[in-house]
Amino acid sequence: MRLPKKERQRLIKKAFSDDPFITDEEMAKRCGVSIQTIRLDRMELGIPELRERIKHMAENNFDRVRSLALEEVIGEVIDIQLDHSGISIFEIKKEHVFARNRIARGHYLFAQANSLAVAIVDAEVALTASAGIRFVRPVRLGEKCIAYAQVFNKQSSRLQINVQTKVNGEIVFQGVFDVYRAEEDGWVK
Amino acid sequence: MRLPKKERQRLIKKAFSDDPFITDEEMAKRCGVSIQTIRLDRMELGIPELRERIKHMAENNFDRVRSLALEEVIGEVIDIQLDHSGISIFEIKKEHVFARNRIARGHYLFAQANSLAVAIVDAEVALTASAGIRFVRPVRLGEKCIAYAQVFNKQSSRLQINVQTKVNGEIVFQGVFDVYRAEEDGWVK
DNA sequence: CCATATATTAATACCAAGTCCTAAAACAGT
DNA sequence: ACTGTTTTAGGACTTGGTATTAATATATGG
Repeated sequence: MRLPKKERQRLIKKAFSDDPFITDEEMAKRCGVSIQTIRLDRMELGIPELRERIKHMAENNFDRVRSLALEEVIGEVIDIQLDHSGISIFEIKKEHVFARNRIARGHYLFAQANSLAVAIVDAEVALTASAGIRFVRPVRLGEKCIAYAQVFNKQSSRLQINVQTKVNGEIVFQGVFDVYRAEEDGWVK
Repeated sequence: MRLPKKERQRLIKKAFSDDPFITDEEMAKRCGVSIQTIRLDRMELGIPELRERIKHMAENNFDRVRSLALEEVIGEVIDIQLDHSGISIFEIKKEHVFARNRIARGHYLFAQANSLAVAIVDAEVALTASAGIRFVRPVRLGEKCIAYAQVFNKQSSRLQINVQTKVNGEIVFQGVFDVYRAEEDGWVK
């Protein structure tokens, strides 16, 4: 027994967690111990076999990639009256917060509001020209943000949209977006 | 022969590409054809076996997750003078543009500027209170955005930062961010 | 020092989801 | 009817395991 069981298991746990692609055989060599010992350790530590580990990774990221690819809009738009108003919901997940204090990064709230504002505009393509925004209070991990957008000034190709985002009825973000309809492939109309 | 070979292979290709977790057996059932036929098709189409598909997915995303986790900041900060100024670079990739016209979504430009503004502040945690921004001209797929941030008003816990983003020297985005230093776990200082 | 744990290794049977190879059917076109 | 493509079928072998049983080390308490 080179190193005590506990020590070895700590090592194994770490090794598998920062490289899940190691086979038991390889791990056995690394620890200078038989394959069976590694298997036993995995059992005790509740670490699944190679294929399962890989599969889980792939599955997790598959969803991630999916939702990212689908994410033409950040937040789920649940209601739209074109050129008039709209509502979207966005839940703050781990990937949206500062690891430090679990407060949402501002740009996600902005992205939700911006996406909604752009979605409301009845045009092939809409772009934001400018915006004024306020982060009223920090939003925390797990909170559900509901953004309400309302057009309050409508010209032929330019819309002004007010967006308020609330968590449990409490305003957390407020912004005014100046959005314009754009041509198929380019610049201002 | 239910459907012609070509047709079936088209189907198989699509099926595997939008759900890589299907076994040959399952696919065989779906196509009403034997397992061997599916294997032959896979050979011809150059589609690897289930485990390899899954492994590749996991491997690809392994790196991606890593770099994403590191992405505390959107865009690469290349220079920082705390409480004074900073520069970051951000290249517009496929995932940042509207599929339609390859113009960058506004919130990525915002995110770059916001991240930079927050990074400049010399504090455990900094949060954005408000911002006024202008998207001066649309930014296209492949363009390199260089954001220059400059603090122009500094109070004890509140900083005003001007951010200008340029592509080839041309201004594409401009914003003023009002950022404050926050306590470890929470609300305003 | 011996008995009893605990830890480690070995050995075997079995599984999933394949590969690789050979060979027999099925069917189509001419 | 003959040839060529397509489809099936079957068996041997591979990886990276699980599950189980049994033997052997090593340690620990009395």
